[in-house]
Amino acid sequence: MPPPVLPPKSHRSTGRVTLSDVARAAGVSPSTVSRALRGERSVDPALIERVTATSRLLGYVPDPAARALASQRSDHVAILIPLLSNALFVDLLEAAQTTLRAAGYQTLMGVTHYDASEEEQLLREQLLHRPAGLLVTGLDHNDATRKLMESSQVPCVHLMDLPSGDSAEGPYCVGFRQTQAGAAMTRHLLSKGHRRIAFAAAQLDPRVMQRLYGWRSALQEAGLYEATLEWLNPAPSSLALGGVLFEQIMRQQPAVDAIFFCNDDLAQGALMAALRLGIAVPDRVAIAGFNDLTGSDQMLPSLTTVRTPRAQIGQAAARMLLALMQGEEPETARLDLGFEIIQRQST
Amino acid sequence: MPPPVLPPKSHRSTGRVTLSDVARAAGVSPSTVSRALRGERSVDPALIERVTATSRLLGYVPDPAARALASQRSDHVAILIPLLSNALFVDLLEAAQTTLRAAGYQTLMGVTHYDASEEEQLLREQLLHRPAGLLVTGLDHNDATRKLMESSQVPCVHLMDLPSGDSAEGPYCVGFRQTQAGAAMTRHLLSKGHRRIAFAAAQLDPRVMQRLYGWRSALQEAGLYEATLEWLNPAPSSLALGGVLFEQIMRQQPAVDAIFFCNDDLAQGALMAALRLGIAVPDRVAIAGFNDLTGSDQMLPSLTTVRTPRAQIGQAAARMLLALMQGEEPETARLDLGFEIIQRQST
DNA sequence: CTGAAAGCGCTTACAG
DNA sequence: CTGAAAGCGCTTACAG
Repeated sequence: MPPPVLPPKSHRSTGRVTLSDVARAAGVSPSTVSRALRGERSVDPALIERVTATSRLLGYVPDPAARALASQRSDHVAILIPLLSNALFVDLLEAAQTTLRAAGYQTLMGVTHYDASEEEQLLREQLLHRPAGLLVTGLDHNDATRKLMESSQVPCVHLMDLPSGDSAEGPYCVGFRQTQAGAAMTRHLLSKGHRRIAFAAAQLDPRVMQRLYGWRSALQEAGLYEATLEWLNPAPSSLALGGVLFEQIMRQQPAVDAIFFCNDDLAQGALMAALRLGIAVPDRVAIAGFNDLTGSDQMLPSLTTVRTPRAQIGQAAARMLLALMQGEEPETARLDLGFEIIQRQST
Repeated sequence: MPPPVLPPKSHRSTGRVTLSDVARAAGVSPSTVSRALRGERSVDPALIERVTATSRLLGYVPDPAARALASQRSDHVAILIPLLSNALFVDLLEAAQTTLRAAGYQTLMGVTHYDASEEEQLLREQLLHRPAGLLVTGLDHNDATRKLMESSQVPCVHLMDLPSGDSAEGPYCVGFRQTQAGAAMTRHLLSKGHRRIAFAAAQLDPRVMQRLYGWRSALQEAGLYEATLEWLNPAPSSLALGGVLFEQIMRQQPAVDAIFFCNDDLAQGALMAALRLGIAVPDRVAIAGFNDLTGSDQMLPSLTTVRTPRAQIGQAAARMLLALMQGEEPETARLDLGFEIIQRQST
């Protein structure tokens, strides 16, 4: 005969240990168990201890669905990223998810493909799950998306970007100043003696455009800006495209002495193309990238780039969101995590 | 005055359009609406139509939490992958998620880091959400994990691998025969005239080991196997490690005339190292990889590799799971999607 | 084929 | 500080 167990349940019982089981065993009401376990103040410390012990003893685990239904708030956090094929966003995702999971939240990922209406649709679907929080990439969204975020009342933190100008106002966000990063790398190239510095970009999402503006202003400052130095291609970023852009630039603007690519995959592709074409880097032309992705340090020559703190961004954004979900105000509403110029052999 | 709306709700009302609202408006009972909307047979076709129309009119969307609580089955599918830093698994994830989302399921991702106990812990957490289905990488799991999967009764499909031997038995899975792929590439190298073919591997997860076995058996078949040709390193796979392994092999086994790396990132790193060291590929030594990852076609020389159908695997596995979640038996329980040798310049 | 009723396992005003 | 009761929005035996 098996040992006596909990009282018999109804015909629809699931066999799960429920909050009521804990209440009965601890000799208190379900309400009290609920409050004690969620750490609501205004519960007798002695009771908290008893309830906690009993719950642990019985192996009680709250049912997320029941909790979500009753409280109108799930333990999901939705995260929207543009692409999974860019390691940048994967790093962001992993860091955020690790932090959120440690706090008991499940991550619901949505991939927008840089498409505003896909983003809107994704957000709509995710809001049905009444997420406890929202993590979205960038500050650029269409009106419908913005309204959805607003009216849902769900705490939201924006990733990768910061509002321009005064940061006293604006939405919660953690990132770095893309424009400054673009300008900083450009000035770095200038300091190495380069004078005809092209900017080559793909995808042309808002953050890429900000890097472009940074490059422009740095060149204008130096009196070296020319429109013919801009190579903008809306196609998705890739190694292959980087090679193509490199060949185009070398053929059509042979006077260029440095190329600043908006992303490392483009720059890596350019480096491979240079090898193929027998063009010396950095002697004939210098090459710089952005993000410091995997492999950039292994290239020949190794790639000079801007290291961006994406793992830190993911983690910090998750922490900020955690605070907001607790009803607290985060220490900083606009968190700038900066960037770093990594000087290697290609410049 | 605003137009008259739905009847007043209780003080805890959420403002949501509920199934009862639809029932009232359509003049049927909530049970009927529930059945009609879920496409249960044994509902009058006329009613189905009326209910559907009403529900659309009111903009009714079922509440996932309520549904999960009542039915003991959520609309989540949990997927366990080893790493997010390997593009292979990201491709798998994206393909599966796209397919599942189209069918109305949310994907809950867990990253195991090739750690059996982390996998177990992750699975435990996910099962609390009563997922409708499970997607797990590989066939190797610890006992606790296996038991959890078993006792949870949740439909489960395994990714990337197939049971060895007769496939009449075994768990649901979609993948390809890693051993055969390892052997096929080795035979390909033999056919190109290489005689001292090293196998260099990292991570050493079960699928890598199978490729190793394939390589071994092909060399043994040809009477060319030697234990000194094996270079196994348990560290995580990376470009940098590929370079290191390449240098080691070249120094310690100068007679080697080809190296088969278990993954493209290692092979890419080796290619870069060869460039750096001035070692001619493939003339001095041929290099082959596995998976055909991003950039392999852009290397100099371009990398010969095994193309693996990971996007197809993700999609097919999701489809198989969809069938299982519907209570149907999939057409094939063990789906072999094969692989393809991609001959490029490095061999 | 359809409906009334109970139930899923929590949270939360409302009293005390 | 604690409890009884109602409620969240569905599904599902059980009758008919």
